[in-house]
Amino acid sequence: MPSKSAAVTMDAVYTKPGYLFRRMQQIAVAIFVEECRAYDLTPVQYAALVAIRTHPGIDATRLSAVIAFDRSTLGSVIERLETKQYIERKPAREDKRVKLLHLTKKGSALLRNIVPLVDRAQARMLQPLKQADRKTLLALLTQLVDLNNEASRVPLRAEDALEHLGKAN
Amino acid sequence: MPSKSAAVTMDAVYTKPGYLFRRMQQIAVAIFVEECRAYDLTPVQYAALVAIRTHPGIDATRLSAVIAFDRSTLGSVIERLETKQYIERKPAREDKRVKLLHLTKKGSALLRNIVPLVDRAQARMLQPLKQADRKTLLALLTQLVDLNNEASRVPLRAEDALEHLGKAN
DNA sequence: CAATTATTGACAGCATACTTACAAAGTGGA
DNA sequence: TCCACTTTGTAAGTATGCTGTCAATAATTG
Repeated sequence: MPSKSAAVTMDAVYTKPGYLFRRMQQIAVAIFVEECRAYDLTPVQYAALVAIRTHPGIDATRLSAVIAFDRSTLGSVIERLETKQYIERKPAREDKRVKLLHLTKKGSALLRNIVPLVDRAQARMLQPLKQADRKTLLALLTQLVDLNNEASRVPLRAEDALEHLGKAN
Repeated sequence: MPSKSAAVTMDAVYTKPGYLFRRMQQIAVAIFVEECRAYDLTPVQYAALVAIRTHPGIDATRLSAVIAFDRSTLGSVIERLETKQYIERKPAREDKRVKLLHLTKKGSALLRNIVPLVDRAQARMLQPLKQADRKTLLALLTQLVDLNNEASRVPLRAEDALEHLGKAN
């Protein structure tokens, strides 16, 4: 006889990777914000600052490739970081379209101060698991994110960051 | 001697769980939307529809607990689902504040049609991993999300859904 | 060299995801 | 009963994360 109760549970949601990834992202952001509440900085803003520190003088388009972050949204992120005076935007000499990004002293100092807090947040995210399981999860996630890179609308292009070296400031 | 190059790589971002969760969420949404592009439905809207099908006559506050979704945001999600005529909102008799949620015929039909597409999307997210690794990842994620439940701003309260049965319509 | 094409940053619009605040309505205790 | 407290939905405000479009500027190519 046919099953009449296929629809009575939430398993079609709870047991699926899509739901678990959304949930884990929610949790990760909450932990990050809580640990860093002394500073007014979001996870995305943190990633942007680290990328600009790593690649001083990078432009917005290349930055978006380096942190796998949509170009449109990145505009407002940069704007907020500039308003808070953590970064500076300077027009490039050889290309009138691009604006080069640099950390300010205030931005550098913030980054130095916040790194230990971010590390604590990152540790807390995996805390509930046993040590061996943390390593396993991290390894599988790293693998999966890498293998699925092209599936996202904004694939990570870490090597793009090197291109800007020619148009140095 | 002190290391001078602590800051030259992006490892402070790429190897951390926070970044990997954000990235995986990005990828998961992209795959979901691509598979379901024949229907105008987002992952969150899908979860809401499944929850309403599972708990007909649930109210918005309890729905938010059942899909671990912020109450404020849920308001606009419900509004969009209502506009598309997938759900109906009826005032409750005994409590003039609450509005009870039900699937429409159109909503039920949509859900039936879209489930296979969602299943394909869910499968694609883990596709790049070997079968054994998929199971391991899913198990660890399920564990971690559960153990970290209270860390999120909107913890999952699946059992809340049962409370509305008293105020049935 | 001129016409086409590509790139860059900006903007508008939609959809999460959170915050605080608020009014209306319900609940409980003195 | 009256008053404090809570609950419910809603709204305003901020921040991602995506879709488009657009003008200015570069790069390419016929």
